[in-house]
Amino acid sequence: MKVSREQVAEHRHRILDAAARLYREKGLEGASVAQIMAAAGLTHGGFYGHFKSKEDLIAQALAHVLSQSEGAKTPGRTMADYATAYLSRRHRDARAEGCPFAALGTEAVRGSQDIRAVLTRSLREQIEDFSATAPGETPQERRNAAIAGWAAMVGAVILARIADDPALSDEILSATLRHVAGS
Amino acid sequence: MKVSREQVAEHRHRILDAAARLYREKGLEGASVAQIMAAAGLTHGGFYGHFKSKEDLIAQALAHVLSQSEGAKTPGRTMADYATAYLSRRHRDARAEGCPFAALGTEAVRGSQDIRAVLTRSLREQIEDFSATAPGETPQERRNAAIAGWAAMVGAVILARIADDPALSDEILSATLRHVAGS
DNA sequence: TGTACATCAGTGAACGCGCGTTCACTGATGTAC
DNA sequence: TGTACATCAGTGAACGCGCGTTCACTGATGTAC
Repeated sequence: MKVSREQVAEHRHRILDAAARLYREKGLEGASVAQIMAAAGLTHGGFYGHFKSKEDLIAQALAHVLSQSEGAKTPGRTMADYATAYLSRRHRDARAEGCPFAALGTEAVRGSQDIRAVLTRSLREQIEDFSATAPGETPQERRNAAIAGWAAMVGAVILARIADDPALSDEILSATLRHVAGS
Repeated sequence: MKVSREQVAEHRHRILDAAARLYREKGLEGASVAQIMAAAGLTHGGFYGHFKSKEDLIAQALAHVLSQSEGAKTPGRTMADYATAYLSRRHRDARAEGCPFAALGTEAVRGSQDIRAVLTRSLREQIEDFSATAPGETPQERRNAAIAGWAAMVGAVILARIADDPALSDEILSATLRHVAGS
């Protein structure tokens, strides 16, 4: 059953949304092609009309979600503002909608070259963006603060999600926020 | 073919070593029970004489490697000393022998309660250990600095491993080291 | 504008494969005497 | 100390299952006239 061009585009978009969500929720190996297609309201056979392989979908789904959050950038927003939202309980608890680095970072290391290239581009943009408002006397100092701040944010959310004690988990977020936003 | 008690203990030790290495190298889902048993010089059928399940092995392998590095603690070593070794190219490039948080952090979030409990205990010890030598005027400030510093170290190694540009990867390590060890 | 038909997006069965786990068997260990 | 045998750690075939991927088929779309 052929489908209109707009339908094709919408299906593709739905697959990318479902993939981005399920990968962050269940991991790159925990979410199957069939599960993702079902979540998009389709059957798994049609998958290869849209994507070359599962690895291809992963790279495109990551690019999809990263370009979305890039488009949602608020001008004038400082690194400290960003950290306040990033190091919140809400973000920690919303793995499926949150930062792909914090959700999939250690799995992405073993991913395809395409996957790492997509993430590296986003990493560069994030660092450059933070460098404008990070603390420091010189551009070099601000860039270093941007890098260390971003590393601390990603690390803190990962550690806060691992911690099985809610008090410790909250403390990891708040202590890191004080250091990143207050220094 | 029964085997002596010392052999049993040695086999168990070899399985834990192989598991700790292969999980860090290939991920919790990327390393199979059969691969681990083969790496330990055994056949896969004997696995369930040693462990209850794959999840059980993961928890014990993590406890194994974390207790080893805990035993190797050098008295008088500051958080800054630790950061110098942790944020080195050598550690970044030796995933299979390095920090389990940096190698498996985002996968461990979805792991069993046992896995998270093992990691939470190590997390607590690391924070308490760093709190003695982290910068800060009060114990509270030092503890916050220990938490933010540890988060930055873990995050930086993960990001440095994702980056497909060696210059950017090195910069992530050195910028984070300057902030953690120099502040 | 209306009709005829080639195109092709989506369907669902099927594939080979490796996974975690089970189990009947083997034969060296280590205990009982 | 030496022998007889119960124990049990390790072997390797087998299990059911879900995975990524392929493919013949279907039928609505959209083009040619």
